[in-house]
Amino acid sequence: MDSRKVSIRDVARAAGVSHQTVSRVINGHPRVTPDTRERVQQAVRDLGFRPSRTARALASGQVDAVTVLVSDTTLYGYGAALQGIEEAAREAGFSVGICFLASVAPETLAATVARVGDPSAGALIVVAWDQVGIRALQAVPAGVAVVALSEASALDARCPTIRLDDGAAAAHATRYLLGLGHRTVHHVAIPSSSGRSDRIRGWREALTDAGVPVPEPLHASWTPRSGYEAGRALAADPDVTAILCGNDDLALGVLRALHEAGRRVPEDVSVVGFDDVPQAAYYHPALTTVRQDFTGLGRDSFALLHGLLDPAGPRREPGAARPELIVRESSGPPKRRNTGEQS
Amino acid sequence: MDSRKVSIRDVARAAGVSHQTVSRVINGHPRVTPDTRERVQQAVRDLGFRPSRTARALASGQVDAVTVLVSDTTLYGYGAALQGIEEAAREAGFSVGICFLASVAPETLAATVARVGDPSAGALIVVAWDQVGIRALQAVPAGVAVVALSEASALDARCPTIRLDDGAAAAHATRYLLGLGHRTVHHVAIPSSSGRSDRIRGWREALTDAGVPVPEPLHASWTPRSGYEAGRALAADPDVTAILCGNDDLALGVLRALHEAGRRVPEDVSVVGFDDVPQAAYYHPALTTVRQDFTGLGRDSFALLHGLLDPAGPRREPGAARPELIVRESSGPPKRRNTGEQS
DNA sequence: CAGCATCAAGTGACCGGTCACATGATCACC
DNA sequence: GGTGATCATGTGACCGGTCACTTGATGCTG
Repeated sequence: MDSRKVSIRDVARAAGVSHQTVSRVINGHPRVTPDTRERVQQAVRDLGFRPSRTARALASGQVDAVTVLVSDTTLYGYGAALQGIEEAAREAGFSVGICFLASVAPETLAATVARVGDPSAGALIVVAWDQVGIRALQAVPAGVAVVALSEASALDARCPTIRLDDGAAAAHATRYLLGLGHRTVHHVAIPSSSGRSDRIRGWREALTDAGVPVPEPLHASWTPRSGYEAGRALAADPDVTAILCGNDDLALGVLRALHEAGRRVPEDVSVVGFDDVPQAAYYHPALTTVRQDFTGLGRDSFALLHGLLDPAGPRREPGAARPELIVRESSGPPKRRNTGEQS
Repeated sequence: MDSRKVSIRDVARAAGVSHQTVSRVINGHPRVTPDTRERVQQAVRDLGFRPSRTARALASGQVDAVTVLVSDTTLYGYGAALQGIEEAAREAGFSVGICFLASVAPETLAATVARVGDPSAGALIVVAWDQVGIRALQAVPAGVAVVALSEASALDARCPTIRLDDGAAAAHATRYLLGLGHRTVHHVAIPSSSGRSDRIRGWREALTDAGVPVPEPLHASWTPRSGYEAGRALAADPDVTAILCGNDDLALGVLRALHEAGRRVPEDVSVVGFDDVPQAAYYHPALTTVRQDFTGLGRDSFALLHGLLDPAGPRREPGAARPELIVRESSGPPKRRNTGEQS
């Protein structure tokens, strides 16, 4: 009756075979007579047998589990990547663990990573798009299978890595703004894992390629609040007509700061975000932004890990979509200054 | 050298004691001579021994792990609850697994829940604030420790439950709007697990208590888009001057629909949201909303589970904060109609 | 029909811990 | 000084699977 306490040996007894034969049947081993297989399967059903993952893991030495180390999933990109990992992992029969790094005290980070990164707890995927993630990656004990999600510009990859190359996308967005007629583009940057993020690099390259002045980027965090603060500074400068923001939350804060300062978007200032959160189309004004396929990136990172763990398994080609500029209402050609048109 | 392959017996040999003594030391058992303890600890350090969670789980029959079943963490409330659970669980030395129900096909839901809800995989916390969650809860096999997070109005609780009672908060927000002078308050509702959500109930009670007409609630999903669609319907009705939304994403969509229809907020229509997402203060206009302590709810649910698993352990009082109305810019007294003031 | 390969199934050790119980030493007390 | 309680530690079984090897039975070949 009770589905627990039923072991492979109980099933064996019920089916009149050895425990090893039961093991063969539940693992789909080919060398079993159809008749025997059926008897065992019947016994499995009758007794409600469920193999113990724990015992299997102990005996075989592999766990079919992956733990994701991520700083904070309330940030859209991180949450979406986690979702992608989880989906792909579940399809492959893996269980997925999680550890939020943001709530780990810095001094206990190494110990925490060592605990969740125990080999008996399975493999690791570290989302290393920020400093905490990078530090966590460095704290991973040797001998553990690990895959990282990192910025393209991050240097020495100690482990297999899925890179998020949004430098090209930042450059594209910047050229788009310049193409609208803006003299230059300002940048409100998210923190970077490497100190020199791809988004900053792409933005800078596009500006220098176009031969326009490169303003100092404003370094913010990820929150709307820090975007708001950066936005106030930018709003005070009448030369600012185009702002590329490191993510959509920053853009939201910038939008608000501009509004409070009486600068209209997009008439006076164009704003472009990054990520395309589900809310972006409903901001006021609807946000032009660079869509990124975080879910696909998550799936790819799991596929990479899976290939590592089981080199004989099916290869999966990376399937993450390339970043894409979504033009909405918050960007447009600059109005010539000191011209009194109708709004 | 290699931190793997070092077992409790290797340590025992190195320290000149029995494997059982090593077990006692690593578990902090009191009946060990300080001298012996020190020798063992030294050997542990020298060999880089790390106990295998798998082996411990198999032998002891307990796992110190919890899996969270949740529909979709990109929704703020769910993500924050998960974060709360994870923090509390990590503090207690539990590992945290996750399963996103939104990406599970309905016909495989039962099988998926049975798999992640395997007793050998630890206990379960099910976020049952919606239909998928409720169905998952029903699919949990017997004999598994499980705690649910549910709406207060959800009936038969088959398992220990942390209830989110936002009926009172909805009533409070509704009374607040009536108090500003609105003739009634319209409601855009999120889907409910029970068909009759607490938020709807609280809203309706506040209206009937005040003796004002009760409009038909508009049933939306969770997305800004569905809020937008509901908002268009409401914007077309000049009698609508106050809208209570089931969450902040809906409110964002409503805000946009009102704006497009030329109805000003809060001058023509007041909008109140639910949840207080981090972005709410930066919406345009800044959103009046009901803050909810999802993180606290998550912590409480884990504490409940932990108490269940280990009745001898320290009791933890529920610590989630009560919902709280945060008044910002999107709500205010209604302007008398057909009066041409200056904006 | 001997000889060998192949197949279906079984046997017992083993993974790395915990558990129940056994053992010998120390100590208190009458 | 014998008796029993308490303490520190050791012994071997056990959790529920997998692994390597063995055992009969059957089939193919020359």
